[in-house]
Amino acid sequence: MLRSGAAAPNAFTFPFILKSSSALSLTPTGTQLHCHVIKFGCHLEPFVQTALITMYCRFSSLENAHKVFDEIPHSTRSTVCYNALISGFIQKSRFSDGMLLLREMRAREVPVNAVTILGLVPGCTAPEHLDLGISLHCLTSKYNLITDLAVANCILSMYVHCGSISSAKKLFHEIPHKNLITWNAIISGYSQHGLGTEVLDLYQDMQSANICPDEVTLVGVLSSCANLGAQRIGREVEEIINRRGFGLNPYLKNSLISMYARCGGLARARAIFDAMPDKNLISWTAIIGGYGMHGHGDIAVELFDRMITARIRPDKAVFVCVLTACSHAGLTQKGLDYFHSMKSVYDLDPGSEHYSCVVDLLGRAGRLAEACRLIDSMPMGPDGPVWGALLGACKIHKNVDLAEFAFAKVVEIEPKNIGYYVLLSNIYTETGDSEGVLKIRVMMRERGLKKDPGYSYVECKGKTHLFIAGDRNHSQTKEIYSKLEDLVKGCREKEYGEIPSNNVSVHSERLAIAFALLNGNDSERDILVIKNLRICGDCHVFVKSVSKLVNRRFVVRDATRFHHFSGGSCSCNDYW
DNA sequence: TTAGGGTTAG
Repeated sequence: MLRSGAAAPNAFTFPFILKSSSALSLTPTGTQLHCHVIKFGCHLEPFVQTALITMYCRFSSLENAHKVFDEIPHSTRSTVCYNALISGFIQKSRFSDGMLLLREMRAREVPVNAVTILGLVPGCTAPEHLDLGISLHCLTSKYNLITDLAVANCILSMYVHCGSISSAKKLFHEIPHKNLITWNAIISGYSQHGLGTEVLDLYQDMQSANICPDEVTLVGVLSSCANLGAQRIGREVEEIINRRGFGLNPYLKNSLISMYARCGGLARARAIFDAMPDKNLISWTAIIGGYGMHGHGDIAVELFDRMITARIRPDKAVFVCVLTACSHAGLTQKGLDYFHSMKSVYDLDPGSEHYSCVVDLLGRAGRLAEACRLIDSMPMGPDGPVWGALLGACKIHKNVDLAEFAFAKVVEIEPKNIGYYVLLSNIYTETGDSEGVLKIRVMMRERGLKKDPGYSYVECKGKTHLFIAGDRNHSQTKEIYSKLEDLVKGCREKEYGEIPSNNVSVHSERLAIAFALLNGNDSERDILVIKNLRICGDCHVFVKSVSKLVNRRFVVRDATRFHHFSGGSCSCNDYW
């Protein structure tokens, strides 16, 4: 870089050389350069000092960066050199050091600018940083920096990372001229927090505002389609991906696999997965999770073993998928072996989510005593889902005493989770204990717990049609109810078992199914109905019979399970 | 001619 005989570098050339050196990660050259800087007498030049700080920060040599900074007299420490060191600290996760520098800046009345904020705000990445994030937001308002779109976008993302979606939403609506990054930040944020319907609305709004979606936008949209079971919109997104030439983007390919897998389009998910030359851990997790949640535990396990053979190192998340798959496929010993291999082979400490999978695994196999011993051995102590898994196992094996014990534990941790009250109440119903059922009902009333209104929805021509029990608001109400009558009549004529009639308050899943049969729906093969509460026993019988009558497959996804109905039989899988 | 905003699975 610096040859003898060449023209001597000066204060203008050094920043450029230092920047190139840090971009190329040439640490020894960087230190040598610092010596040259001193030799050529440029070390007192502000541009050079700042470039040196940046270079050392990029080399993770924060102490050297700080040393250069300390050598700058207080009177000449500019906003820019503060910003360089602050960004270095934040990028190396030293948030409190960055905040100390901000405090010093303000105490010494060094002006704070947009870049100062852009350096600091990304340090607020978790809920515990929210207060500091809010104080930085206040600071931007004070200095009128929020009008800088980069600053506003950065603070918007901070709210998303800290889980404060309401603040993110408020800020988003306050930004007058939003750009692609603004839209992506809110779409990704909503999608990560499970606000699928809002994401699809925003996706429309964005296009109405003439902002063209890019790969990042589509990743968020696909993830929401996966959550909503909106396969038709997902397919439209796939067409856009191909048209725009985004087909090679690995994020998008993984999102497509996950979307198809979770919407029941396993064949398409598998085709994309198989054609992917560069499968990563995320791709494997998406496909394994898809097979597991749709009742193909055996394929999920086979794929997991293939993943290991392909030398992909598993993480905690893929273990959740494979353990769940084992428990559904009844592969108890295989699941236990995987669980033990987490620590012994991969040095991964099982989290409470893995313990709840294994409690479920043992519980389904009827090994309730072992499940209890495992709970006792948990280093982090059992949480709600662990006791919930035990409670679920007690339901399968009709163990009322243990169920009451698990219930007492779980409501201590999650007193407002209605699902557990319903579960115990169902155990009492199944064991003919009407007093028990009454006891739960009283308990719920005393605690002010009300069952959510159960609703179901089905996707048709890209639109989601939502039904509540006894719904008469739909424009096709007359046809839907008439279709339902025909279905019940048809099932009775064929004597498909005890078909409960449609009474005044017709269950929402029945309405959704009748609607889908009238209008068609957007799934590839199956009719997918999503219900926010558990599908009830009566509807189970109904859907089973209708699937035989009309020779169609139905998938009903409720709060915890996928129910696959086909030709008068049903299989169920808890998905998480 | 020194400082800088958004990304996938569970």
